[in-house]
Amino acid sequence: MRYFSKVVEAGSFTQAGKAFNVSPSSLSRRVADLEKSLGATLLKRSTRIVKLTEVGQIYYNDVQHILNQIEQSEETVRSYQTTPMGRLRISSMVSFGDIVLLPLLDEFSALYPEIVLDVSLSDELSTLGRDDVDIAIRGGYAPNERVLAIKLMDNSFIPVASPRYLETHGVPENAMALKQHAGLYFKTPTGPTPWLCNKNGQWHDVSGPAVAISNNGAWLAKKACEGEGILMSTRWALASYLELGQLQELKFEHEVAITQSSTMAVYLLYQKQRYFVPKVKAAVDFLVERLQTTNAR
Amino acid sequence: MRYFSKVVEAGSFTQAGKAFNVSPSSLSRRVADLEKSLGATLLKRSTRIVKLTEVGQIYYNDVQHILNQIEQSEETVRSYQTTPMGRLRISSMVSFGDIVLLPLLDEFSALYPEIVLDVSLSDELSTLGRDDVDIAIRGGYAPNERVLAIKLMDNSFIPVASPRYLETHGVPENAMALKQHAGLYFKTPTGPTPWLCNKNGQWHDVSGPAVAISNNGAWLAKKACEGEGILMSTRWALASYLELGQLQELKFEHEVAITQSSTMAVYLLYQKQRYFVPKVKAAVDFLVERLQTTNAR
DNA sequence: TATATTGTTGCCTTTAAAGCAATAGTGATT
DNA sequence: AATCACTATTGCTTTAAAGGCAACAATATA
Repeated sequence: MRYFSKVVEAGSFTQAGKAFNVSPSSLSRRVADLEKSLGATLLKRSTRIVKLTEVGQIYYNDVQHILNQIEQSEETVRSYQTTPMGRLRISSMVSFGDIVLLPLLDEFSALYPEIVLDVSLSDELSTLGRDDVDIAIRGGYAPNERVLAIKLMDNSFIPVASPRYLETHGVPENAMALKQHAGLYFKTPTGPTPWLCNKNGQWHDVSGPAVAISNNGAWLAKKACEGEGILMSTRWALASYLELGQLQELKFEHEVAITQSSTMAVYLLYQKQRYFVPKVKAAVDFLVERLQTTNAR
Repeated sequence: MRYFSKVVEAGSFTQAGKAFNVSPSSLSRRVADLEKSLGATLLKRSTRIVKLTEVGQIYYNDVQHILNQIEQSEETVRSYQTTPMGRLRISSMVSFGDIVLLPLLDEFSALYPEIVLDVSLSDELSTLGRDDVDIAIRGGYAPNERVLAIKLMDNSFIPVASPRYLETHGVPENAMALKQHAGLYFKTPTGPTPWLCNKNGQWHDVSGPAVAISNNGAWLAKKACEGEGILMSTRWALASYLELGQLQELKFEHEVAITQSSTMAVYLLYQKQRYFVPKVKAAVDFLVERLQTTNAR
């Protein structure tokens, strides 16, 4: 079809041949083949002039359009490979999504209007691993050959309480004293998180009596603000309350945590090879820049 | 492109290979070549499943369209200056199809016995725009470079009622009085059609209380004949009832309509280039002659 | 865990496309 | 009117692309 089209435009097999760096004989044969397969004569040839027949004219118009479409389609695919666009599927922990991610993504959308965001908030980690997500944000990472994990920020839990609570019930002198205090417990997919204390290499459960247990951080934080008990949650989840003074951090001589493994962190996960897809690269770079520099290391 | 398309549809290189009587290895190579030339991965392969990537999906849609165009173009050339024959796909609005088109097509079939009619009646316009139809009949048209629209007949709605109804409830003196009358409402895909009246450039809703609402014109007409209320429908849909005197038109000083846009008409649509295909030309010419001369301008 | 199916890859064969030289036809020039 | 210059075509050869086969690796199902 390209050959035919060029022959028509050049009005000559020889000229068209030059455009393709192909011998006229080959062009002649290809066009003849095309005519044979269509069962119609497209070109009226004389040794001196080549012009379209009636059907040829009709066919030429069609071909013109078709070639255009093909080129346009190829262009679309190519630009797709270079310009960040398309659907970007992000999966994140619920609390992190609500507090940190979603506000950031508004800015991201403004930067890359051609990217359609598809955000799933879930604390289940099953969503990754399959190919149904481009980027995942999780606390801790499943070590996998093909998956790259970037530490975004610290994810260790800190104990907090409202000034009112501390006034009423007293500030716990040390970690062990937590046992005597009302507890607001955060529940992960693996169950509620106890209060643990590392004292001289030994771990002790210092959980106090439970007032409430939930996987909804905001609700627990509200309860903590209202002085219902002591809460352990992540620094980033509590940041706004700490700033306003609604809650204050409790500091102890001995480390307090909710798990014995010390490397608690929020990780950004994506498939190594997918980093070359523009939309993924754009998102990874954006998130790393905004989250890693400001809050973490 | 054909290979790629088939692989997508079959969801398997092996299956697609069978369709072409070609080994899977060859298909695999061709598709790989295509991907290389586009510089993009079109298919996500695992030994067990083959599915489109995001770019792949976009490209597949384009390819689909392109292959269609090529096929149509070949058909145009091959059938050039032959007798009208083959499958002719017509899409029409339901009511128009029932009342006007289908009766006419019997005659058409007698004229061109070698044409196999494939008629789809639907009020959705989604069927158009695609290349899966040779001729479409719609009320109104989307202006398009390649699509030609011929006005077949007027499509404005007129109010009618049975003599008995008018006897019992009185003939409405003016358009405003319609509000007091029982209404039989025709429902289009965009919703029920209210009664509107243009009075000194102002549009007023003069809909009366609804007795029945339906997208089935015949059923509403029957109800109207039985004196259940006033019906607004197109002149061509009501023609037989008006002739028999079962229904009579209500005329008012001020224009009554079902939409504020005045250019209501039935259009015959077809792709400009396809007029060269004998079967299409035959049908367009036939329909225009039979419909445009008798009822319209 | 074993099995069957599928996509890919290396190697070879087949088929299509390209190149070359010769031929025949045609419009312009003399 | 005859010649000339140029062009499309055709037979033959070369080259490149596509296809087939067997072996292999991967994966979902039993």
